[in-house]
Amino acid sequence: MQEDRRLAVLRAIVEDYVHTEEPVGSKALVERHGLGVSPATVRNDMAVLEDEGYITQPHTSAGRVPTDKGYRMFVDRLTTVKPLSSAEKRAISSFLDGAVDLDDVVQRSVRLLSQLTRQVAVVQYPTLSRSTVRHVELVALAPRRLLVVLILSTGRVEQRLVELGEDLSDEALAELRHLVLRAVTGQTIAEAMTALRALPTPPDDPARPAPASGPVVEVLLDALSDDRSDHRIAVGGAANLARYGDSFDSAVRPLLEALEEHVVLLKLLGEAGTGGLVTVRIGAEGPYEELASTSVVSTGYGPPDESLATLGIVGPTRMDYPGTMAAVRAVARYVSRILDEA
Amino acid sequence: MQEDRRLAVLRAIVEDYVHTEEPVGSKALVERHGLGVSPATVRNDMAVLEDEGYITQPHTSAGRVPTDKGYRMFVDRLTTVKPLSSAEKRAISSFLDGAVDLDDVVQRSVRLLSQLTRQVAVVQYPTLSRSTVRHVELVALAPRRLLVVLILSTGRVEQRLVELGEDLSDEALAELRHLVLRAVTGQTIAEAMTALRALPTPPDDPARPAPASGPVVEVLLDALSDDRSDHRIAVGGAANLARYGDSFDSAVRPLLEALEEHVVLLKLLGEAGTGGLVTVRIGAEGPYEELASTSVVSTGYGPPDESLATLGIVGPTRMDYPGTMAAVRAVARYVSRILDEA
DNA sequence: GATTGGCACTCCGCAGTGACGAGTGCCAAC
DNA sequence: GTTGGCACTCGTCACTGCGGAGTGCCAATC
Repeated sequence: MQEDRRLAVLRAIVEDYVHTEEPVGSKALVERHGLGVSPATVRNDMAVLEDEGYITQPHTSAGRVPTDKGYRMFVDRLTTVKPLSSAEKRAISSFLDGAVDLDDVVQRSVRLLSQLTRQVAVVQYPTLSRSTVRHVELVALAPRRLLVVLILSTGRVEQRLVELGEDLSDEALAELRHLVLRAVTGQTIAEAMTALRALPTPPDDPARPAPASGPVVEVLLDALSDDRSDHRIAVGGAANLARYGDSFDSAVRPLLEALEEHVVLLKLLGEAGTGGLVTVRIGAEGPYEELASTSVVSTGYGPPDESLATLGIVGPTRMDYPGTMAAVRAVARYVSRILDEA
Repeated sequence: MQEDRRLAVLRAIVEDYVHTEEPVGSKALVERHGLGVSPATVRNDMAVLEDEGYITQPHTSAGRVPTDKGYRMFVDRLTTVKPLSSAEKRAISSFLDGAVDLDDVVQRSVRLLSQLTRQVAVVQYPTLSRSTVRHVELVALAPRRLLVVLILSTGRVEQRLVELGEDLSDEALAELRHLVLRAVTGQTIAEAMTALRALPTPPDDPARPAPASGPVVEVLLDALSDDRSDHRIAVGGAANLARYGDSFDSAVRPLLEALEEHVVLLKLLGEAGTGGLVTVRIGAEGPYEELASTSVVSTGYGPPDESLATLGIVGPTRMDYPGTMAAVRAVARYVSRILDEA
């Protein structure tokens, strides 16, 4: 059936182009892939594919190049995620198993992912929202200066400095610590926040308004609000940008800029696809037109049914999607497992 | 005196070349700088300068370009650090004053530095060696799992997970905490480490060997040893690499790779020049030959007489040294002041 | 002795040219 | 629906010639 062959041609074009980085012509196509037809037939198919918008020619009488739509079709219907080699699997687990804490897990993941895919890797730190408050510590650095340390069930530690308006005695500090601890330990982020809001200077005991509770609560709320922590991101493999070869200014420059703007990166990564689902966003499908020639392959990670955060890679639209998707999915799985164990 | 004029010519060449990015010829030189002599005279001077190795021609009958040696002379003898504009000063202080903790200070510094110099900025986190132990906290996450949090006077917080071989009662935990705290609080890193080494299972009371003290001490020692913390580094402004224009492969690729290898970066930054001293390492003077076309401008920062750590920028040898040196020095000063206040 | 103007020379950069080849579209034949 | 043939398009590459920026050198001048 001709429809099938046309899709086979599309697939062959994508694979060849990703590999050679050059527009692919009808003759080369029949030679390198075992489609049992003549170049002329392929040409006819290509004409149709071009009409339908899956491929395009950089200029008349050059070979064909996939369009975003073509890649999309390829990803959606023409490829299956190819399993990683066992060597790769071994590399992943040995690489990640050595991690000592959450920070380390994230750092290693980013490195691993960038090496596996040879692209720029991005890993979002696990979001706080699902985690609970493990502990709060108040440390007096000076009479009027307090270090507030917040420890979460994910292992994340947030620290803030608080300047007080007045001196704080050891007893008052102990009391305050007790007060806060009782309010938040074991609670989820959301619960802890409402508990904290209900706290300050309880009116039923105005004789002993816990001094300094105001600023401390303030700072804890700030630390709990996902403002900053949700936005934490690790980036790695920027050296892979050097392989972009041509199209430097148009592609690499905006990407380099994006890599420093973590907010932009977060938006790029997009919503975490839950479960084993890998999201692929191709070229202009993304939110930034300066990044029209880059694709994002991402997925969520975390415990089986929910996803704590997102990880993925950013690369040129012309990339090895099956391999990349496999790597992203595999790393997400391993990271999830490790987080689950810890 | 002719010697003076020759140096003026060298200075003019450097300034012009940095500005135009093109080899500079004798005619353009006398026009743009007010040296009151003819092009022919300048040519004679240039011939001498070339003989002495300060400048070179990319090819016969092209203009001249400074050599590393030429830049070195320029930096050492031909330029004075130009003071920042008051607008820049204001920008610096307002930018850094908003910092909430040490991490934030470092992040902001890196950003600020890269924006001021339009180069890649590198800031080393303050080293631990000079700081003292403010607090240690042991948090039981589970019967056999302990979170060890180490808080230093610089505001740095290190956290480690410890797996225990046996269950730990609340009392034992309290005792262990007390033991450790008494040994390390207020001590410098070095003192704390020796104190810890003297601790485990005190033989004078074998009836109650503090359980789990071994692993905890282990982990504290590990956290205290500067292995990891000394190597922490923040990098920013990689987008400025996009401005390198030509010489992409030769210059940007190795630099991109270096930026991910923090150990390499640390070696690049080199020893912290104490006080107000800014170190400039030009091209091949550095330790890596792949980076022969990049220069490093760095300085130490920290309390007045010692330097906690190093910060600086990495850029092409063809850079605005006076401006860059001024920016690096200014940022180091402000950061030092802020750290001193905190 | 240092400086200057003049001059021949070198060599890069650029635009124009033409041959080549890869690739296409179309058409007639199968 | 497929195939071979053929004319056509257009980018790439090597080559060429030219203009210009810049140099080195030399003789003249201050």
